[in-house]
Amino acid sequence: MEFYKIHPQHYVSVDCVILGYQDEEIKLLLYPRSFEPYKGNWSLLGGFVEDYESADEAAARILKQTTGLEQIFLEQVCSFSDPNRDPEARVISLAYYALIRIDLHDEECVRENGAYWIPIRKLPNLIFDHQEMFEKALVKLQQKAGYSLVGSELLPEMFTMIQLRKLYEAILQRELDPGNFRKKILSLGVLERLDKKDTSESRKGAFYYKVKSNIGEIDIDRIIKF
Amino acid sequence: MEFYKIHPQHYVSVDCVILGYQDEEIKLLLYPRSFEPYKGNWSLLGGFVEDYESADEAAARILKQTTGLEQIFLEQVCSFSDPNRDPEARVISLAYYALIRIDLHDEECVRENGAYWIPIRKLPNLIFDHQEMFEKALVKLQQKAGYSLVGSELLPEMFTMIQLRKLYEAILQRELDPGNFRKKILSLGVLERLDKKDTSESRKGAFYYKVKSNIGEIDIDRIIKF
DNA sequence: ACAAAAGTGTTTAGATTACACCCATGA
DNA sequence: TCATGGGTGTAATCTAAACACTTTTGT
Repeated sequence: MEFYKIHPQHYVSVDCVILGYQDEEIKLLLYPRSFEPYKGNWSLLGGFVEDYESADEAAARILKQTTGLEQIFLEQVCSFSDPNRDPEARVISLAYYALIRIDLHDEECVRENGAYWIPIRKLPNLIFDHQEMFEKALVKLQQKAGYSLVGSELLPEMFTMIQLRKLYEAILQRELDPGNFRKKILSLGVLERLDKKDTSESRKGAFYYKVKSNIGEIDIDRIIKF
Repeated sequence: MEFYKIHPQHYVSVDCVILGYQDEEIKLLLYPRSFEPYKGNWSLLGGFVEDYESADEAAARILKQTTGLEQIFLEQVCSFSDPNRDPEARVISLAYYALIRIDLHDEECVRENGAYWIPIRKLPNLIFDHQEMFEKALVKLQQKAGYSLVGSELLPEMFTMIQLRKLYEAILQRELDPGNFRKKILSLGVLERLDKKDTSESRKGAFYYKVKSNIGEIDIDRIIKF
């Protein structure tokens, strides 16, 4: 213990890049910071790591508090530890990113926190290094989408191939060939076509798919070259 | 400041997975821990993050102290924050991994720290979660090797195609086809063939190559499928 | 000349891309 | 029947993988 005591301790926080998909856009949950410094400026949802919890648990707690959701995809982005990143105090922050289904989240929670879903194409300035946290998280999401099907995290249980493609286009920020996308995804064998059709977009209607339930962690080589 | 004060502070440490390449093997720098708890058990090289430095700077400082090297490839792996990971105190650790040229490192430094280069195929038990840190770092190295040429970080300035392939085989832990590897690497256009040959391994001799100096961060799609 | 390592070429299989075309259906 | 998205097929191109073959050179 002697050896430890000569070293300083630091506040450790967790900041969550909470991403959802709505209206063919990826959106980020932000709120106007409620305390100084930079009170009122846009901020990621965050909080401090307490004594009794790991950072992963802290991130899950914050996600629960702000969206009402549990057991959500949540992964570390990286740490941010510039001694001057927060002018008020030395705070080392661990960035996380979460993928949530906006259709499932608790709007009440979000309203209480004064938070808003903001399309990532029109982000305002963020406090501290939160912009960089978002950018790094987006790259992680793009990589994840390239190697696994992010459909189930961001879309409802049932979705059409077109909806899935639009999601991928929003994530990768480029257009994908409809025919090739369909073939590639179906060749993975992880989707099950349902009998139902979505007739809201066309006369013919588009079949709904869902992720096969017996699929654990499938071993996908690469879905999309990016 | 009021808002901050109600939260706890924690020790924050940095643990470095320092990797090098020697005798056709990837080796990890380890030392027998010099203080309690677990004094004498094998540990990564680490230290505490001080008030005046970022975690990146702390990692670079530790790397300098233990290998004598500066301006080395050094990247975050992820954070480890289980409240009980260190039985002595609550310590949140940020794992880093570094790639160094064993031929350049300061053996004096290493000896002073009682550290040893240990082939990753024969690692002993490590303290705390250091085994997991190593495993995550190795995956990161494998990914990095798949998308960029790790030759210059781990090999001397000049190397033969065979040496580069052996390095990749050690990293990916599988054999690669000599002909295909050569063609793939050369097609990237980042290597320059020198006039010199390495004649120690054969009559014919193998040309030395070096990384072209005018190459910044080249945009490589994927070198090796893995 | 030949052994042994270095380096090149060839063939095949599979993936990616671009894009043309067919299908189903309600108005 | 026709306009409109939904869905399928195909040819051209590129890449990966396996492996046979040629080159070089000291002995």
